[in-house]
Amino acid sequence: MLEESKPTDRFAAGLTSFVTFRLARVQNRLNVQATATLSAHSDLSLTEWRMISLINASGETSAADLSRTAQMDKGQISRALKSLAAKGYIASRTSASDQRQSLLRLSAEGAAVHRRLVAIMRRRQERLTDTMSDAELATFYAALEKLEAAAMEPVI
Amino acid sequence: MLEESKPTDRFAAGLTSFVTFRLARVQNRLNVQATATLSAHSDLSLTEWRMISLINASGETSAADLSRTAQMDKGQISRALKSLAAKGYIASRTSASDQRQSLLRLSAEGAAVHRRLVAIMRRRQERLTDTMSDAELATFYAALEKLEAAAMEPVI
DNA sequence: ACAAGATAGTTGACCTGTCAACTTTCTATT
DNA sequence: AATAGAAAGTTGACAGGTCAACTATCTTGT
Repeated sequence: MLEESKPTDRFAAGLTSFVTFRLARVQNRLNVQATATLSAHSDLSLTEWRMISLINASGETSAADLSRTAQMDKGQISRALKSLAAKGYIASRTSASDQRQSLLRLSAEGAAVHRRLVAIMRRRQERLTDTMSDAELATFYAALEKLEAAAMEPVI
Repeated sequence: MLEESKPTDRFAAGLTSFVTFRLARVQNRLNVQATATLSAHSDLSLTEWRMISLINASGETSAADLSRTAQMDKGQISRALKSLAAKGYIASRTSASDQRQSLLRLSAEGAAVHRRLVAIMRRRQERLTDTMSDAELATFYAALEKLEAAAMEPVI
């Protein structure tokens, strides 16, 4: 478990200049918070929740699509989907046009879990962003976009 | 290994509204890039590199401080430091004022590795941010700050 | 001065993420 | 049509992260 950070982060300034440090730090904190929230209200792990959200958003999709969209390892996704199927939250059928891929959708239970959780997670989301103005948020998203694009390029 | 993302991220829009999704995605990409860069130029893992950077920035510090500053698990840090000590990159002495804590600093070799890598990592950093204006970057940092503060609060 | 609790750091057990190999199916090229 | 290469998904092996327990030391309150 992470410990609370004290106001005296003496050398936080030293890494301020490194975006990636900052991001990783925030990310760690957000994960702790999200995981705690999820396990308090469901039997889902963070990746499972993400998969459910993505499947819900797309209607019907494939594991490879999830991998690209979430930028997550396909092995990891394969296992998360297996677990979700075991819990009865998703159903799948083989694509007619491509025998390799199976199309995933939420089951009735999956949709119910999503409905229940999305309210909580949206509230969390609002808490996270309600100190930011719309303009600020827009800039933030734009910056993330740029960062991501740059992160795709290998460093020489 | 993550796969390249195609321009057709059909339902990326569906998760656009979730900051944490976006962050996780960018974060994953950045980690892949950073890890590749590090292993191409050194024998350091990402956490080891972070520890070295933080120790370098602080002069002399303790494991607990590193844990708070980086918001990382103290077990993880303990192991990373052990590995760095084995590689000869850090040295430590027991604090005079507190027998529990040991104060860490870079060895000559550690400092050399840091010097060598920091140039490369700074270049990467510039690449990541050079499409952003100063104002944009400032807003981005401010937003991260706010996010982090909000992430410390438990969700009810 | 002393007990109760907090903090530093380590470790074992466990869980999750990562990588690579593999099968199956599809696509493109000839 | 045959074949080479790419893509979907699964799996095993491993690395890395996480959690909780533990010892040792320090701090606080009485």
